[in-house]
Amino acid sequence: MGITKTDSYTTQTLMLAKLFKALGHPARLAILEFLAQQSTCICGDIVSELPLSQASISRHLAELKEVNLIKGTISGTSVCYCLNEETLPLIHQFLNQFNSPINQSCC
Amino acid sequence: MGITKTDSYTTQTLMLAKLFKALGHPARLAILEFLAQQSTCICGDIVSELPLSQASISRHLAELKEVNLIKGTISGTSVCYCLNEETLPLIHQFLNQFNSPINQSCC
DNA sequence: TATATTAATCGTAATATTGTGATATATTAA
DNA sequence: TTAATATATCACAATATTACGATTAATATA
Repeated sequence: MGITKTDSYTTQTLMLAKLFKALGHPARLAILEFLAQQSTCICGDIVSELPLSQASISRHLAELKEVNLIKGTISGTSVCYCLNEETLPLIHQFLNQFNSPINQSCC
Repeated sequence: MGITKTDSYTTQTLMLAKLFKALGHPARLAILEFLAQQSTCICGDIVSELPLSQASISRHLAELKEVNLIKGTISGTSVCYCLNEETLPLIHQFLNQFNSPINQSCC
């Protein structure tokens, strides 16, 4: 149905799924990697880095902002984007539960 | 269009995007968390853990298998599932590029 | 004020994803 | 062989996502 039964999952699981979903598109990963490479914010011009239209980039940026992976600050007619350092650690936290040695003895 | 322009990204980026996409659904996260909690493989019966039909669970398991997040071994009429420990480190690797202190001075 | 510049939003079309019942397939047990 | 059990796959409907041209909104500049 393209619809997800959200009722039956914990808030934590739903939040993480949203975060991973936002990371689950190459354009958005490319945007993040580009931002990580820069030493400062990027005021606009992410459009010229990727083979997508301005409208498409804007939508991808909005999705990244919605899950707090990036921050955007208005500066004149343009917007400065940079990584939100607070969000990626949530993924580390999630991954930690899989580090238990228990899971080695399997199959 | 629901279609993604895959031509313009690196193999690495496309692979990671697929991996994150597979993680971007609460049911699939719940399956992984369930597998992580067990000390051994789960032979079937993941269906009874989640509020989804057998057909839906089977599809989710197939998606997790396709990106090597889990392994499935046939055992009689059922299938034993367990985590594939080799895949999650790829995410750690991806996250490392965001740990540079450069990005602290921003916005 | 008029015009350019930048980014967000709208409308639309194409494709993808999700979920399920029904069915198919494979293995085990009687 | 036949029936039972477990899982995968099919077919379908509903919803979501992606992409883009066109438009809008906001600010800066001449």
